[in-house]
Amino acid sequence: MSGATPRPLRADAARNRARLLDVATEVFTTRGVTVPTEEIARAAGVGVGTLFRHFPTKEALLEAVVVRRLETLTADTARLAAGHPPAEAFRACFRLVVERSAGKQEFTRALADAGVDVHASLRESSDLMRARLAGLLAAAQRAGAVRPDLGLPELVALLVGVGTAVEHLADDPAARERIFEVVFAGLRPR
Amino acid sequence: MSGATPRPLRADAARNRARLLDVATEVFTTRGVTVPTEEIARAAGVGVGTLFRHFPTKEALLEAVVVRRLETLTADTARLAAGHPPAEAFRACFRLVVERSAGKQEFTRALADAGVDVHASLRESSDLMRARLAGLLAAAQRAGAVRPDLGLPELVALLVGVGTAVEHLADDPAARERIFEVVFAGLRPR
DNA sequence: CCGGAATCGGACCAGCGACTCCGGTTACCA
DNA sequence: TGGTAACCGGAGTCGCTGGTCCGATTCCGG
Repeated sequence: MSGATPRPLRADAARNRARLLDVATEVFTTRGVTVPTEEIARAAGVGVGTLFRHFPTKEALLEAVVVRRLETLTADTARLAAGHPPAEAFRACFRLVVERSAGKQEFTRALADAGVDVHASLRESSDLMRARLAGLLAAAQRAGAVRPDLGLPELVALLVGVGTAVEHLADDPAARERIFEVVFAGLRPR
Repeated sequence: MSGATPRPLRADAARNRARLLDVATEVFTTRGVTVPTEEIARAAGVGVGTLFRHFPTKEALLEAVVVRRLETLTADTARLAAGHPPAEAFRACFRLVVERSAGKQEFTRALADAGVDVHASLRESSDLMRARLAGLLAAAQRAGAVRPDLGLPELVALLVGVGTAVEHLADDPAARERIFEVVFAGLRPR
């Protein structure tokens, strides 16, 4: 591992890179990963050449977007969990993850389809997030708030599943709330 | 609405059409909807010309596959529901739908992306299925097996969500079972 | 203020996948 | 059994998208 970037990146280059990441995040999440690369470049106010210099391939761009979102989510989860009793922390983080993961499945799926080894390029961020979730789950179980036979894989699957369920009820907050109620009720020890 | 096909379709044509539908169902569900059309034709043992004569566009093929799967599912649901008490019928059908809907979201999403008005081409089959589900839900609620404040949209969203959740646990039947337990427990009236 | 190197940007290239076309073949009907 | 209309098949067309290249431009140290 060579350390940080050997060269601190020129001012305009850094600006463009950041802008590209922002725009890509926005466009990919709202319109899907199939949107042409050129459109992202245009939306960011740069040429495709610039885009491809910063991210040598479209998958690299996707990957960068996913990693950043994951890191933000991990940090926010930690912040949210701190200073709450285990049961509350668990539920609050569950909600946060679900809300943030809108459209994320499509990302990882696209990455996997492209032959990128997701477990290699995202392992670091992903493992950190999973560790956080494992901690939250264990604490909630110790506190008697969640049935003890539930493992981390099931929790992750539930998060993903509830995410897509909620996506289908985007315009009905009351219905979304009922989904959460059902799942939280089902998660309590019997 | 003109009635049935004005001409009964030649023997080989009918055979090819059926074979195409079967192969397309298989390939699309196992390898995704992005698989080239030509490959489906080859797998079915026909040329692309034949494929495109039967289904004038790739979306038409997708649509036909989805409609057929939906119709089968609806029929099987009805059969399964008959002769069971409401609570059991509800759960059994829930499981059935979840199991069968593996990879179906991708279909409808692809259709929607292609600009096809899903609510126009699939309305008939879709409405029938929704009606069945509504009946099952209402019966289960009357029997006191499901919390009464749950609507059909929430049920559909849950079905889709549990479907994707279960997909992530494809190789761990015990974990899948736990997901079902959680959701069923959460669905009971408090 | 200036030189030079890094960056920008869009015209260009290549591969792929959906769809068409038409000569050869095959199934139905009298 | 023969005629004909429908069907088969795959080579070719067209548009689109990811990715490259190089002249023009812009930033930064001295």
